[in-house]
Amino acid sequence: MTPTPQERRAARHQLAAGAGPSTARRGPSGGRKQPITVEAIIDTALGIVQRDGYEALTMRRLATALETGSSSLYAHVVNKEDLDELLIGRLCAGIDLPEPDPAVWRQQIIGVCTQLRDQYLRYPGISRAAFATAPSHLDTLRITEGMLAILLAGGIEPQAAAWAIDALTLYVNAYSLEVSLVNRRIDRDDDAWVVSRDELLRRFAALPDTFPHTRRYAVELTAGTVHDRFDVSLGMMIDGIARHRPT
Amino acid sequence: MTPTPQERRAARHQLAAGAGPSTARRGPSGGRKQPITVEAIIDTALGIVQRDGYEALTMRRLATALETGSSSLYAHVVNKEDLDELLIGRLCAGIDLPEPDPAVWRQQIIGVCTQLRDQYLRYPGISRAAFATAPSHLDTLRITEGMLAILLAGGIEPQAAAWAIDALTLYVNAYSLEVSLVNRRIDRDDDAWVVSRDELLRRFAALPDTFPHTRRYAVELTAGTVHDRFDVSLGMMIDGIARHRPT
DNA sequence: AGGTAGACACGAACACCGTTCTACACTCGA
DNA sequence: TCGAGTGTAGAACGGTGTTCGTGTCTACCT
Repeated sequence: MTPTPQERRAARHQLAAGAGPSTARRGPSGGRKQPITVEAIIDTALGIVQRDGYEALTMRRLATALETGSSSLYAHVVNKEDLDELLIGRLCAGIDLPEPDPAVWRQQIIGVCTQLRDQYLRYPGISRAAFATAPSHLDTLRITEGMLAILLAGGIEPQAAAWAIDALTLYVNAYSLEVSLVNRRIDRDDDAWVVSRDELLRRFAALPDTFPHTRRYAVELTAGTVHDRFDVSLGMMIDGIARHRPT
Repeated sequence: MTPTPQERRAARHQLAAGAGPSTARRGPSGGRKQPITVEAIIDTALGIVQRDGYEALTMRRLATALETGSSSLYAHVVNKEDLDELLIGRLCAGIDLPEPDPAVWRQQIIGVCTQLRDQYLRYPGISRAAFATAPSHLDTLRITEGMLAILLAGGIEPQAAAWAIDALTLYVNAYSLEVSLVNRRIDRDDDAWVVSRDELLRRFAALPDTFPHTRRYAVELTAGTVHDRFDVSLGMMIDGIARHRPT
């Protein structure tokens, strides 16, 4: 009995009694050499997102790329939200989780966050889907498990570690989304809004007297490369986490 | 000469030579007592978002609520993205910025972030629009200015303060978006996915052996009320920021 | 071999979306 | 009064996610 998309989704969230192993595929393949499968859908969808961004991923666009009709996709995925979840699951599966080492726990946690960031940035805008992923999804729980192991190895207390994972994950999602949106604006050649550092400095200098600090510290407020922001902010967060380590 | 929506937008980003003061309104009002204005559009849009969430805000829905046609909105706003920006601007304008006091800078920065969070949560899902707001928008720059003043008063160095504002703002946006999405799922009566703490504990307990830490610390991972997460995470971040204060 | 149930793919249709375009009506100043 | 500028309206454009009914294929059983 082939599991339906709904059953597969339930299994990902451990709701499953019922989603037995996939049996061999049955049913017509629409005349193409390779029939449509969930894996093909995910691969193709990620290709579209990588090239044209998350907003360009529509069921019709995906179906066209697979040389089928959009309604055929619903034999394999529950709906678009389910597709989002499958995509995020795939990205999470690509994260390498290190063997925790107390001597370098900071580097290790930064490494996992950086990998996650890079996965999201490779697929511009996709981190929007990560916000909506439920906490019971096994692939994202694997990341939670890996981060927890690192933090515990680093001597962080379990409760502090739990909060830390929450905050770090939200930060990575947010950062990735913002960078993707900025890059999308740049791609659109929307000159009025692409604000280079020089231009931003000029605008900050031109602010009225109600903005004394912003004018004075415009250089600091606009400093650094994009990934400086990430590195420093993550470091700050981890400093705050480390503060609660027992000595 | 009445400024066009494009001109008004440019003025918000200090791009404006050109957007002179609004002259008196001219043109027909479609037979209604109150003609359509940008303020009315913003008020009505926020009402829709407050009641039905950000996703429910469509140009057609908004036009219907204003008893007009959707194309009429484009006399007042550039496009939907412009509307988003106007809405975020309105929410930012509602934030009270305290007079900075070195003795209580922590409480003050937490207070601003909490207000911002509460504004976003009052309008479920709207923080998604905040991610897309360009850094030159005067209303959001006012918040930056206020936060900067507080951090400087608290002895944080300018560069560290700048990074801190960036990270805190991203965190608040992300937190608000996630909470909104969870609440939306609850409202949809999507029982399979609304995962109470008890249910999540059950699922964590049922995880396979590859999740030893998650199983062991399921209680910690699921602890606290929603706003505990916010408070603790913010505290952690501020601890990390404070670490760079000169003694 | 024939029949049947289940699985997969298809196209039309539904109910919506953001936006542009053209036409018309109103307002105000000369 | 006239004309330019402004605001509103409806149709249409090009799109979105999804459902529904139908047809075809596949594997299994008799």
